[in-house]
Amino acid sequence: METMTIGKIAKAVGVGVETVRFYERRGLIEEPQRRASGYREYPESAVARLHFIRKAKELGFSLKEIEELLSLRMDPGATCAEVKERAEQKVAEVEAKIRDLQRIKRTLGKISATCKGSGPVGECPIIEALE
Amino acid sequence: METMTIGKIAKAVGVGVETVRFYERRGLIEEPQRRASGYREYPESAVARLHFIRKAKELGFSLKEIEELLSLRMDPGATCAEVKERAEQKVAEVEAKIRDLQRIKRTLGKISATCKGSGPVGECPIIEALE
DNA sequence: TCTTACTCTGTAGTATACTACAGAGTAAGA
DNA sequence: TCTTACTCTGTAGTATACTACAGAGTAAGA
Repeated sequence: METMTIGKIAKAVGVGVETVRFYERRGLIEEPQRRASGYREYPESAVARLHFIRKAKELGFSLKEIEELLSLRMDPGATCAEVKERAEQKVAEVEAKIRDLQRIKRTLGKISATCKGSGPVGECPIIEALE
Repeated sequence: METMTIGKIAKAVGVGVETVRFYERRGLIEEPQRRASGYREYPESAVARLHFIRKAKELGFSLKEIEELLSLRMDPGATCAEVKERAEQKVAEVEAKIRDLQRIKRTLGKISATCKGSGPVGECPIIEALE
């Protein structure tokens, strides 16, 4: 059984030491065993847990949502369907965000195109469009 | 010269009274005249200013960026080209965000599709993909 | 043994954009 | 005149996800 200090595990996962402690406080990772000195001792499995959190974050899940995913994962009564539902819901959220941004892009692009890019700011059609 | 109290202008623009004061503290709107009682008295032009801020926010500009746009607008030496540059830069940022989200959507969609949606969570391919 | 890097707790700060509240005074219509 | 809605300042809180720091003790290699 290899165990790791907080610095080792943080490095292995690519996060800061403070972030690991922060996740512990948030309840995203379990409190590890301690040495007599009070130093945290992480088992290998903690690396997977932290990777899980990071991956899920990359995919747009908030820490709160990750907490829920983790408790689903731990719940023996939970089903695959519940997890799939979360994933699909998140896909829908991401799609909605994309649509929002595309609308913004179109509007801003149009406004920007009305400006020929010369002359004083007093006559700038972009500024005018914002008023 | 019609003047308005803070409540009137907030309502006209569709923001909270606190938000107007907040924008004033942030320097986004000028400090208005005061009555003898200390009440703020806004000229009509302040409505346009607040609309400008709201519109720009809708288009994805941060308050800091709006501050810059506003000072460009006020600067007699500023040119249309400078404003256009900000707008185009913002379009580029929005595009980058869209690409990010599309990547997330693809990945998450693929992961989600591997799960047939039945069975216990212990064998869920979504959970496995996150580890 | 000594030095350096590491770890501990607890608290506070960062960024963004507000939002809420206490305790006070003011405006305006009935 | 009275009542109600409004406004004032100053300060603190919200949400998210960390990040930093002080002041102390500990681990491990030279």
